[in-house]
Amino acid sequence: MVAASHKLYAQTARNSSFIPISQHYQHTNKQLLESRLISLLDDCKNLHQIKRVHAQIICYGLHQSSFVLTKLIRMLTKLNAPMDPYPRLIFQQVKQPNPFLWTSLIRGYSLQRPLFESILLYNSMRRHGTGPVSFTFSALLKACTAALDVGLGRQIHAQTISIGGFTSDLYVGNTMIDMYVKCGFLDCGRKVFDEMPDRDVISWTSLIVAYSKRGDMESAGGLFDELPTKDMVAWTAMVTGFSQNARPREALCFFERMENAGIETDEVTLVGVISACAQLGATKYANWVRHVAEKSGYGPANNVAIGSALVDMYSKCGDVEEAFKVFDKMRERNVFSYSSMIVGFAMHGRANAAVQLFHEMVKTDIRPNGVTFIGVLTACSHVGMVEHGRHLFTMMEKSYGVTPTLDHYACMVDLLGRSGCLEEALELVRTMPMDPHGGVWGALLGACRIHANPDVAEIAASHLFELEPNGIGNYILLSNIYASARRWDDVARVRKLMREKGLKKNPGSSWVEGKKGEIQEFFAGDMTHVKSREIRQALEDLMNKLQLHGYEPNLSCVPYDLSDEDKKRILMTHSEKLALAFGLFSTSAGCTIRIMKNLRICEDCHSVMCGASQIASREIVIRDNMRFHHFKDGKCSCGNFW
DNA sequence: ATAGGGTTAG
Repeated sequence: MVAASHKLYAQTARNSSFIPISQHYQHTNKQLLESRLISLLDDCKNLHQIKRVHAQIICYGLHQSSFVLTKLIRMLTKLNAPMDPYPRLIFQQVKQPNPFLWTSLIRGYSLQRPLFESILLYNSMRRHGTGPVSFTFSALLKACTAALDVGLGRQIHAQTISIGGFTSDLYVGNTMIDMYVKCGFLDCGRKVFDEMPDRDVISWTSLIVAYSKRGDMESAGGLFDELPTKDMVAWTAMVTGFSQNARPREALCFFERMENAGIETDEVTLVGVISACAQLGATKYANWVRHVAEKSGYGPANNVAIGSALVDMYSKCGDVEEAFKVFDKMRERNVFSYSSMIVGFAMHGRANAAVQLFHEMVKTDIRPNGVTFIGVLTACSHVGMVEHGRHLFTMMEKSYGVTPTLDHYACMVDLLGRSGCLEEALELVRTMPMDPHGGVWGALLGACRIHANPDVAEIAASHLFELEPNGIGNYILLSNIYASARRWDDVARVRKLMREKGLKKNPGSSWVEGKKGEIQEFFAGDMTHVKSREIRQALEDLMNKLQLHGYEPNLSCVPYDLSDEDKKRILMTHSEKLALAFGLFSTSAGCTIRIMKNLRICEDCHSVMCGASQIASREIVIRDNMRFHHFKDGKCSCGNFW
């Protein structure tokens, strides 16, 4: 071992432009030399530079200095360099390593081969009679966190108690909280927190984040209120907490409070705010937050995370062109940027653009991940590129090392099912290597609606009713599939099942942004809007014109056994039609009408939108619960495939 | 040495 490491040193010295020490330095006192070498190590940016300094350490005769070598190993850890063989050999050279040197190696291993080596080293350290320092426990706890091994974490916890003196250490306490919450034992983390004699803002923030990750914003908020000195990170944790829990309004509200409290904000805060605006899907907020970010000096050109968040925001606000402009401006791009753009294109029916961008991406050195494949597979699905999708699906693991998850199987079932290969889709569900989840069966059920196949639908639905007993959408889908086959008895049976379970259909609603960015909401069948007279008038005008062009109401979109007249009346007051009528008379000619709705758009509304875009020469963009439809000159971007 | 970030389908 010793011989090997000498060889290594010789090599290091040979490879570096090593300068012999002057006589002068040999008399310099050791401590001064040590601190000089440490600051040299601090400036190292890569392995090569570290090895050069290492050669100097040896020449100065400091290869026994735990102090300097600890720094060296920490720098290597920072660079994510393997602990074997280089740092390990350095360590083995030292006859009497101090606890810090032991610990630096334990810490290094904690990131790479988490538990095994770290614990082994800790045991030999104890056998050598070297007492641990608080950093030792932090390192061990980090190793447990990385391995998500709460069992060992508890044992380390017990050690800190039995050895004594460490339970009151702030760093150990904070790392312990982190270990418990990352392993999913929030209550244990809370207990550590409650028993800590001293806490700092980091202890509080760890818990706040833990509660918000669990979706419990009330507890997170309670802690935040009690936190005596709130810093930027703590505030940001609340903003992103609300944002990640799909509560965008509260996120924005917190951001405003944060600014009013005079707290600085940085790019991390802004990313959370941008994501909240994306969820609101309103251009008013999009433009506002873009302005706020740029005022603080952050934009697509200088920050990847901000850029990627903006790409996502613009595509969710219905402006995929702007999303691409942002993407284009980004100087640095990563897997998030590409995935957001690919998903954005797919969402807007720009399947070819999505697939093309994917192929551009794999030419760079950025590796696609699971999300990227979701994006590109849905894109294939939307244009019926079955063969290409199949090819990508087989390549994702083989060529890109991304193991397909349940969601990827759902995409494949969707791809096969949509294109009419229902039997093959069912076969895939039956032969897939893991148990299908609701998404997989749901994709199959959706395909059965498109291809009016009640038999396969029954199979999918029976699984869905077990997996998602309260998923109202599944019951409605099945009943619609029965309705389109005119199996009214079965429709009644499903409706009864829904009633028994106490499930209520969400009322359909659509909303548009008015001239000043104000939101106008419409509910299906509700004619009590202040402008309902104008709406009715605009709707009738439109229908008359459409009928001259051969439009007939598509009565099969009403899944009830009613008279044709009743069906027509119901169809006419679908919320998106009301919103369209409002948009037509309340905005000036040539202005794009943007509508959002909470449910999937029905076929009748879809064809009305197509017709209206032509007759009124308007671009219409509708975001339903899944994706965007761009209507222009009588055609929709989805190619009637949704 | 410990705390906060962007993308996911029916």
